[in-house]
Amino acid sequence: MNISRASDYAIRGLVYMAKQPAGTVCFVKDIAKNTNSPASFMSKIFQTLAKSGIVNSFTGTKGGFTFNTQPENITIKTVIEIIDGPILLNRCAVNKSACNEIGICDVHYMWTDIRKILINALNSYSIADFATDKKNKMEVLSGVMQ
Amino acid sequence: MNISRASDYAIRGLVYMAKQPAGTVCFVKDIAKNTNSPASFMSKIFQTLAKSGIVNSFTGTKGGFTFNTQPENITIKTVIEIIDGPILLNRCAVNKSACNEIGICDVHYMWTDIRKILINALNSYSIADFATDKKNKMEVLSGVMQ
DNA sequence: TCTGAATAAGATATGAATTATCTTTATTAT
DNA sequence: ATAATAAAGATAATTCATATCTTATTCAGA
Repeated sequence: MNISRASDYAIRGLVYMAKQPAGTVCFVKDIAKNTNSPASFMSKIFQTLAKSGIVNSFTGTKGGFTFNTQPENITIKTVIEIIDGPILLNRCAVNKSACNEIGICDVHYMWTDIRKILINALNSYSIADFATDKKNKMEVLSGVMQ
Repeated sequence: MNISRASDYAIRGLVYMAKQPAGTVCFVKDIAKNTNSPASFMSKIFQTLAKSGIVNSFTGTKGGFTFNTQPENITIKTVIEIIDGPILLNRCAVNKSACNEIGICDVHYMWTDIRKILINALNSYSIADFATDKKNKMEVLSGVMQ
């Protein structure tokens, strides 16, 4: 019941980018250093992000990555799905035919319900939220959490 | 972003047990057959459930498993945590010290928030819900879902 | 009381996915 | 040309999920 390390890095990397002045070309080296992640792994992750179209990549000297989609429009759900694939929770949450019982299994509707709730939550945050002071507002709202 | 196969099997196995007359001693063999899961794997899963105390185990001929906690009081969250361990979503959702940045990382409060929503949803379903006709009520409420 | 069958418990092995690294190639600015 | 950068592909390491095998326990029946 966890997101992958790769998705976690991707989110942190995109947040780092969003904190830079708009249009800045970011190097993987810097993204990795500022998110405490292995540069070679981050490089792979950004290749995937570039293929998906949410960032642009530029090769060569002074190459790097820029946003292709505004960070306001990149939700956490989007990032996770690009890196990890569709959010399913269990095998039959989306596709009835994957239920391993005849017809629809007992727990099918529970999983479709919980999946909807989770996706809704993941869609309610964008990368831009963490590059502004919204984080601090949340801190106040959350109160003391361990 | 999935529950493990083991948790999925555990839930299905407990639902099967809940459908039997109260107090029935269930064999792993039957639980496995009726949930389309490998008996040897299910055996190990039920060992873990027994250690946690939610089921009793009896060895020897006519041994097997019974509920130790009423199925009404076993939530889906409980089962997942017994099998997979705590629901964390990402490394720092619960423990600030696991944040890989100095102090609290940017996304910390998002994950504590989403985690709370998810746990709430998982706690709103019990094993007993799927052994009665509540499932059908949900089907009506859900309408046509693919 | 002995023996064997049925069962769970425990230990171990397998396999797949994730995570990470390394090397080579392509591209670009200077 | 040269250096800096990402892309791409290959491979290695690690972890985790899954599955199987062996042992211990209990009960029934001779």
